[in-house]
Amino acid sequence: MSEGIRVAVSTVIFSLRSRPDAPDALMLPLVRRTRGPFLNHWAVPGGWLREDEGLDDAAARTLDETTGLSASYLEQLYAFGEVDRSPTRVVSIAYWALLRQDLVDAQLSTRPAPENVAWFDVDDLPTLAFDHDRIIAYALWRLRNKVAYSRIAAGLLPDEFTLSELREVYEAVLGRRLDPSNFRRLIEGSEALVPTESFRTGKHRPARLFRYNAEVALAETGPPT
Amino acid sequence: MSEGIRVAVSTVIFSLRSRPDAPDALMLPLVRRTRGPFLNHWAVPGGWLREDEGLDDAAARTLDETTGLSASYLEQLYAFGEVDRSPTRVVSIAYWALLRQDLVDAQLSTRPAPENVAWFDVDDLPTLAFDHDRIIAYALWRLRNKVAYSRIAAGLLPDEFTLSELREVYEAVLGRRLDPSNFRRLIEGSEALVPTESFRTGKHRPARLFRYNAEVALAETGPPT
DNA sequence: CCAAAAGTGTTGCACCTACACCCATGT
DNA sequence: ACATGGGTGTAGGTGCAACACTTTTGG
Repeated sequence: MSEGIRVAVSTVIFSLRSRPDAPDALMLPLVRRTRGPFLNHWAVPGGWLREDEGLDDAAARTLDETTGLSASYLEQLYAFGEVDRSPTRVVSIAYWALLRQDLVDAQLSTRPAPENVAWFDVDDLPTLAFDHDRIIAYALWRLRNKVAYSRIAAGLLPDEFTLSELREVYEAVLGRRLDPSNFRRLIEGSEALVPTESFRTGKHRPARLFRYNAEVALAETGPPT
Repeated sequence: MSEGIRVAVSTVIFSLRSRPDAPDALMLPLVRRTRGPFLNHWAVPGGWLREDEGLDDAAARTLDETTGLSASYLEQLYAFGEVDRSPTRVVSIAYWALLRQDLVDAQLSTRPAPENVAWFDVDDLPTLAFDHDRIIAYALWRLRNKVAYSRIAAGLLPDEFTLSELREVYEAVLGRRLDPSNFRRLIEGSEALVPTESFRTGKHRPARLFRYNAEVALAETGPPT
């Protein structure tokens, strides 16, 4: 029987940080543990699954509890359930999520992150509690894979954005430069974006703004639905 | 808290059935429920997670309990945890597995399947308990995807096999015919198989036997490991 | 006018598909 | 000999990477 087994949900939350004089960096929020095993270590946000909520709901709830926001993309990652991954028996259902950069920035400027929450660059993480390093590594691997063959990346950007901005997201996620012209064709051919009539005016030639096409977003990964 | 939540593991087990005068069919074993909700309905093999075993172990154990065999491939599929998927609160960690056709045949001829276990063609399934139809649909989708971009299919065959036999597995899984010559190049280029010096002699020109290359099998899906 | 980003066009390569063709064996 | 599956060769198509090129803005 499984009476002594508890179910937790953890969510690896990705967003972008603007850096002066450097390309945007992929970052994620961690929570400093205030109790129990691994006291004061950093951990992936999460919590116990409640009896009256589904797994997806629990992921969305804990995401909201740590960031005050709801995700533009949320997907189950993996169930971690080795016997020794925690001193007590815990099965953790891991999720990963994308938060829009503008919403995170807005949230942080009005209401700064709680004392025990901090954002870290994915390339510069602290020592983590439990097996959370594995969870993050896997989430990062899935994100990079998914970016390569779907149009997920727009989940990190505001409603409207230029192709350059989107390309920079891809570059931040994948960790390498992409050819602007080929990137344009790739995206335009995919029908994941719809062009608007607005332009972003800045230092140089104005760039057309695009909008994410919600229709296409769904049918990308197959079941479960 | 999650005291009233129980954790189960279910495994969608795939193998092949030889049919007279027809290509092999993809099939899976189901268990007739002897109790509780959905009494007498067919269900995916599984059981409660024990306190002293990991998720993978539980999947392997229940697989052995229903078939008497161990899998040539076993992978976690998804955690199903909607509140209303069962009358009591159950989170099911679903797995999917491949069994070698020759081992299943041998097992069935020496010790026939238990009373409450039966094998079904994936295209001709009975009404299922709980949300097990969704679980099977997802497992099938994953299998087909994985077959398309990895060399997993050899997990359904004996140690040594001809390229035709392997191609017929692909055809059974994908549900369409493949060009023999292109299939040969695809496989030979992938280095997933190593040629042996043996030949299968039969009605026609002898065909070289191949063996699965265990080296390559691992690094295909990335984390977790 | 110049720098720099927006956006277009072109070419070459890698890979996949379809299909023609030869090879080896059992009957 | 011939039917059948084993196995090789090749031409066309598609898609992507690389990169030359034109356009449009701010300074």
